[in-house]
Amino acid sequence: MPRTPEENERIRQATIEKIRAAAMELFMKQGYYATSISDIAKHARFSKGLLYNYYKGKEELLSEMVKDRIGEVAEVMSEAFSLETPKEQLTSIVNGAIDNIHKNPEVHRFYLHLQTQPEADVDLIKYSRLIIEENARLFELQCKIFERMGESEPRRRSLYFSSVLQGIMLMIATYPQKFPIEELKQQIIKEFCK
Amino acid sequence: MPRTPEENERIRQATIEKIRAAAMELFMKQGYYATSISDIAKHARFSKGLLYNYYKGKEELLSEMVKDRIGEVAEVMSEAFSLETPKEQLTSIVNGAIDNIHKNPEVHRFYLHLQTQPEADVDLIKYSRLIIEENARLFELQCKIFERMGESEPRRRSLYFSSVLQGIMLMIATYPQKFPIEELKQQIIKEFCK
Amino acid sequence: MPRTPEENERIRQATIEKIRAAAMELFMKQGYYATSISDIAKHARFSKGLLYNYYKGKEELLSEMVKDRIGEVAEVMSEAFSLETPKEQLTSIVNGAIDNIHKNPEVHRFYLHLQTQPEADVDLIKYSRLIIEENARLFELQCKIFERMGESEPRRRSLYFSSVLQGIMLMIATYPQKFPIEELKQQIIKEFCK
Amino acid sequence: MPRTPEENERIRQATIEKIRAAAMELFMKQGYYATSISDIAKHARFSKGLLYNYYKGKEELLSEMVKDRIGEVAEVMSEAFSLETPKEQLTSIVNGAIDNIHKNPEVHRFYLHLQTQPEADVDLIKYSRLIIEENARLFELQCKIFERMGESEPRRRSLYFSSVLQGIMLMIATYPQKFPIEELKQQIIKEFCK
DNA sequence: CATGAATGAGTTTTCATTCAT
DNA sequence: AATGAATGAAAACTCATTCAT
Repeated sequence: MPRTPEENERIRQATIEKIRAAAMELFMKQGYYATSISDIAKHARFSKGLLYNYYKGKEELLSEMVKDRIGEVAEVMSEAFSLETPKEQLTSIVNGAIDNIHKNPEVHRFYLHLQTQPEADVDLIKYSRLIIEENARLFELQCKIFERMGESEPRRRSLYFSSVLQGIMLMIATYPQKFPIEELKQQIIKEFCK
Repeated sequence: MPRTPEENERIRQATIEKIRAAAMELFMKQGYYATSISDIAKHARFSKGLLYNYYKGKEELLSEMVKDRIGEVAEVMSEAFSLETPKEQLTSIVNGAIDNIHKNPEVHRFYLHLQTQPEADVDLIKYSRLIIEENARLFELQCKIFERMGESEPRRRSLYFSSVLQGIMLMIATYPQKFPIEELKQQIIKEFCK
Repeated sequence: MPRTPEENERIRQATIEKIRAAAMELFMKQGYYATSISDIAKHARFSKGLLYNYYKGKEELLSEMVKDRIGEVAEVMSEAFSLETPKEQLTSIVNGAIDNIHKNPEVHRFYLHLQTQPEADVDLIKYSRLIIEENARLFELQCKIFERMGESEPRRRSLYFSSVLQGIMLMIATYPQKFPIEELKQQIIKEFCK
Repeated sequence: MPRTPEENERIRQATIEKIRAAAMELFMKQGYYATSISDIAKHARFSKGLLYNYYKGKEELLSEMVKDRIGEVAEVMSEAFSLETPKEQLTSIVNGAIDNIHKNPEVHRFYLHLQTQPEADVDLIKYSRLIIEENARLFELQCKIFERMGESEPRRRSLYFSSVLQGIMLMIATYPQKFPIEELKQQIIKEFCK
């Protein structure tokens, strides 16, 4: 007696999830190129062939990861935008970004790695571009916050703000040492919300 | 008539240099994994076999690049340290760093890419570590500048300074748009040299 | 209420037929190797597993096709043999063969393809052999017709007749152009029934 | 000391020839699909990788074979056309074709197999088409012979001639039995050169 | 009886490295 | 010192077949 379609769908989803989780874990741990399909299959204890029932190949796995990531980042931003004052919004962005990095530095590191992909790597540059474009989109939104704060040059201010935030995120994600997280957050918030 | 030993050595050095230049160019353009030994050999018009007379393999080429890079960065720092006042020193660091990025964003991008290498890529992580360690060493020197400036918390100030500088460098190296380079430099210098 | 055994048997037969029809269609369209079990299952809208309830595997599907084909060809011959005079018999063979090709050239093309299978394709050569042996058997019968016609060398005449007929069938099945079917039939009949 | 370019070229040509010969032998013996790159490499005692130094892949090997074949067939025709009278020309075609088949029936069998490739096998149909188109081209030339012989319907006569010849070739290439080669040749020649 | 998720052996292909010349 | 033909291990991917449900 065959499984019901619902049962099958449940199994499919569970498998997809298992594959994706294994791929994400290994891509983040070892990088895209250093991770083989065999590695992923072995790590999640399924056969190589099964992966191809659900994904066109290795690259599609990365593509899915990037799409998800873009969703997550947008989420953080839209949460911030649901708040009232520009000050609250900036505070939320800073806290959201830095807390995330602090909890999972290797995730941010991975996407930074992807974002800095050389321009001529034809396979991967599209994902770098996706991330960069999404960041550019979010930057435009961020400018609005500085407008509402009455900055005389909101784009410039927003750019400097992004640089500072990205810089701190880079440091946390890259250097193994402890960072005075809370103080850094306070400092940025103080500087840009005066 | 056989060549003199000096002549021979000169030829050797020229060949080594040619190989290294080709490798650097392609690693930067396409990335380490996406560049094959064949690509390098074809690009510099020598035989694949020759490469192995001078380098142990693909990885040693990267290793040499990283060593060189570390030297270059140290150079910028020691130039800064040859100046008198801490203010001049900081100004020199900011100008040196940002002008470099501005001139060759893809170089910085490449080393950022390397620096964000996932931890478990056994082949490449050592180079990421080398870069990070060198940066940490330079950071210690930088702290001295802030001490001399009479900062109450020189390490913290130095950390924030590094973050801002790294953030701007990341943005310039990653985003295709034009940045107001001079103004950003002025802004950092003003903020950290008051 | 369980189905009656007869009902069950009817359903079984219908399923077997559906599978075979789908396999035949795809084998003829794409060839044996270029057709996957998945293709067949998708095309006939049943599950891959079901196929294995009725057939041992992909090869048995081909085997069934070939058996059927041999039956069909024998049918044409025995129809011819039910006629009175050798002249009528030959005419019937020519008309039957050429009309068949003309109606479904791709069917003949497929079996020609199978018949010309290289000798050392261990999977498929047996089907090539089956077809060839059947043709040889029919050839023997055909010789009788030429004996009855009073040919001095009936085997030789029969061989030449077969060659001409096979040649025309090959041309019709292989070349896309229009052929003067009726005239060709007349010509053969005239030539061999004088 | 490196090999001279001439020496290298010699080695390359020898290797290419070795690969091609092995591929041809196995394609003919086992068929294209049933022959793997591994088979070819093992059979000619070189490494799998080497094949890719000289050919883009399996399909290019087939493509080369087909090109060569087309050249060979054209050769037979142009030899015939170098003769004086249409009668000599036809005789030459018949003798050339049948002697070739007789010497290497499996070669003709292989190309017949390719020529009868199902239309929807996207990988191989192009080679089938190449052969068919070449045959059509040669057919046009052949019509000229029948024109010169003063046939009232030269195309029709040429078509019938081709059918008979193709039929005999098919029989010889497909059936294991002995054929009265010389007599068949005489018979065709007599029939079409009266 | 029927399903389709899962398997794994087999395929094509790539590429860092070796080595005879 | 220099060449590039050759290797072979490892990669991505395919698909006939099995089996739990």
